[in-house]
Amino acid sequence: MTTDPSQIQITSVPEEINGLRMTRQRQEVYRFLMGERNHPTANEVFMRIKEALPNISLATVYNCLEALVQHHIIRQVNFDREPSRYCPNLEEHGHFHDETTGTIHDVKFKPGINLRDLLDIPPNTVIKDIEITLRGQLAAS
Amino acid sequence: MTTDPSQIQITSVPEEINGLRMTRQRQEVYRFLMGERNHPTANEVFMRIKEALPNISLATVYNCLEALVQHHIIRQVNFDREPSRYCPNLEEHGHFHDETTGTIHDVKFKPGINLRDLLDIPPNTVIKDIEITLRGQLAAS
DNA sequence: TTTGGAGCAAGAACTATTCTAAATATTACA
DNA sequence: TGTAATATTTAGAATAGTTCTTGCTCCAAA
Repeated sequence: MTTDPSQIQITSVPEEINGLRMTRQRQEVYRFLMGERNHPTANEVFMRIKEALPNISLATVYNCLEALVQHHIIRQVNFDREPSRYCPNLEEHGHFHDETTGTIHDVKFKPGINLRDLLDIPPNTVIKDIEITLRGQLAAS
Repeated sequence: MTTDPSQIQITSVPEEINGLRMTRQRQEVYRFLMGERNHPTANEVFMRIKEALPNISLATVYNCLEALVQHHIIRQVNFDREPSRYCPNLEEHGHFHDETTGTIHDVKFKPGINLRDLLDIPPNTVIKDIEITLRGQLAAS
């Protein structure tokens, strides 16, 4: 990457998050995801980021997303075999996939609910991740 | 497909389930899944079924699995971007993916639990499917 | 300034799955 | 029963999201 003066960092993203060095590319990916709450795909991130970093490659977007996921900065969300989507909401929550619009919405648990208590899991089992996905149609408002 | 006398149907699978005509191939796929509780992938089904139907093709296995899923005879289970797995258990349940062995286990809900009641979903929303997947390590017994 | 490692870009490769076209099997019905 | 219409199967090609490879660039430490 050649240094382009027009691409000096402007907004304040920390140099490092959870031990991950925030390079220019990772910053852009992260910043875009934080603004966008639509659970974009890697390709959608790529298209959008290109406006700021015209030379970025799709592979780099995948690399950035993977790095961010592995450092628990964002979450990867999968619906069936559709392209992975990415989500900056780290709270434990589920995802509702609206079949009519194709949009994805976060689903919170009702207060005081701990999913682990409701499942019949053998004792001492280590649960590293729980994923809840719903599919259906949002009511017309 | 030529009729092979050695392959006359022996076990009792109905001619039709949920309106789906049970062809020889579908029978084999279904029968294998019912016996196997290990959530096999399409390819695993294919390899195993070939013993009984040497001429079956992978595409047919996919066709059969899709038909069975669409007629609510089996369920398709996805873990992240791994190959889809198939499950003959139609009860509402989740899946636990044991990272150490790679095996998948059904997870029941504790009695009286209705997932829908625990999630913060807008009223009148039609939920067609709920999927719960856990990832972690089973306790050493 | 040199060196080593991390990160990036471009495109090739991979792989689960779907599609296509032709062959075969089954059903409907004259 | 015979024949047309429909459904299913097969084999292989195609697709698409993702990962891998290679060479280059950047940055930090010595």
